[in-house]
Amino acid sequence: MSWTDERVELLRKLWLEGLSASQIAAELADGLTRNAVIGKVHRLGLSGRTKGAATAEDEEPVQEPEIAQETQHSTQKIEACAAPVMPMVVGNTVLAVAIEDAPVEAQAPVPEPLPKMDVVVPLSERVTILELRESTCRWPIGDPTQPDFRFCGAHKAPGTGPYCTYHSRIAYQPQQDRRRIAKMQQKSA
DNA sequence: CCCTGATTCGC
DNA sequence: GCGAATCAGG
Repeated sequence: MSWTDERVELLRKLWLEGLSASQIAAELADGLTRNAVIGKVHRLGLSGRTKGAATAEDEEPVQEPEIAQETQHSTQKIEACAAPVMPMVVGNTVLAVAIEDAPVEAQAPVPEPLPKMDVVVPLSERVTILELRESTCRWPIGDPTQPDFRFCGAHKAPGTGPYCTYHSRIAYQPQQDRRRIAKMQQKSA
């Protein structure tokens, strides 16, 4: 795809909002890289982005109160979690299956040493969509419409696509693994 | 090592 | 015009 007016407009907006090039690249999707974004930003003459640079002389010495900043953050996170999640579900059969499974896996409160087979990702290790990195597992955990929706977040192993070793294994053998998980749950129940 | 934007240059 | 590769830096 190329730089349509729409995409350029979105790029301009997000850039001026202060999103990083890689964040914008992810937002525009389509395999766009941050390099592409940065290149475009330069060609558009948008580089050198600074807060209120236009009226640079009288800078804003007053910092936003911390509380206000936190509120802002929360709002951003909620929006970010709600919106971009759906395409992942629609565009990928594996993900759709995963989301069906995720709530079941997530509710298993396994406190003891996990068998490697278990798909329980500790709450503290899970990440929001904003915390996803190129190198982290994108396996969804929970209900995408809920605020506590998270991704696995584990470090990706080489050759596992968007997922970590364990999740990619399941992703590539969904039928087999779902049966196996069902058995394990029967046993433990 | 993670990340950031800036720059170059072949396409 | 585009963006991968590279650079310089936090």
